[in-house]
Amino acid sequence: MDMTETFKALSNPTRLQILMWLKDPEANFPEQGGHPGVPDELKGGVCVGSIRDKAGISQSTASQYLDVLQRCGLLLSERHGKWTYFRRNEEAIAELAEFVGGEL
Amino acid sequence: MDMTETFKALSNPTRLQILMWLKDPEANFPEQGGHPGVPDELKGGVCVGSIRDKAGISQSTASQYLDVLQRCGLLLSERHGKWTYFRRNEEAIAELAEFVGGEL
DNA sequence: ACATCATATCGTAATACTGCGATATGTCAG
DNA sequence: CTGACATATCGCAGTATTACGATATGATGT
Repeated sequence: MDMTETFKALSNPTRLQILMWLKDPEANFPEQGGHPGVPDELKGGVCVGSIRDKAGISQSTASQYLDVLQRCGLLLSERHGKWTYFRRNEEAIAELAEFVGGEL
Repeated sequence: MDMTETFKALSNPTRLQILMWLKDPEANFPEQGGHPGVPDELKGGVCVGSIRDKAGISQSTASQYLDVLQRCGLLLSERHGKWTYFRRNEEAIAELAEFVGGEL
């Protein structure tokens, strides 16, 4: 895990906000869940469009931001049908917390 | 404390390294302490020149990097005579750790 | 196959960061 | 006051980031 890349990803206010919104997807993205045939294991995952709407950014920017957060490991993505669901990678976030709380 | 600014400061490998070196100043900057008339309360503070040498960067870059780390609160500085001594702001670092370990 | 919807990727102009040398400011010794 | 030293600030060229619209890819339903 490249800490420098991770900090860079978090240095953008919108990306930081997205990561925090994803702590409580059901509260922050209530419209999520209306997708046809979404299996239970994707509960907690949020699609790009919902994040785009909530953050008030363009579709391409939303996709790019989510990619940045995924590349550094903070988010996990899974495509299901037309949608790509993003959710927090709690392991990576815990690793980051350990680093900041210990080695830093 | 602006977390976004703090993460940006840490997104540079050299700045991150400097902050970690300052965890153990006596081990990482053994030449520090040869300054005339340095009072005890500055023990643990390291001057710009020492950091410049250790990091292998120019004097202006060292000064600028330390300024970035100080502006976001991660470092504290104190001028004494010709030298400016920088040391970690453990309170701010603890606050950051709490944020990453809790709110993030 | 085709139209539609969701997302990804490309190309871009504006803006910010990087790291340096040159120069200015501040401090001490003589 | 002057010279030497430590640090701060300025100006700059190279590079990266930002955020977008346009376009491409991929999936679904008819």
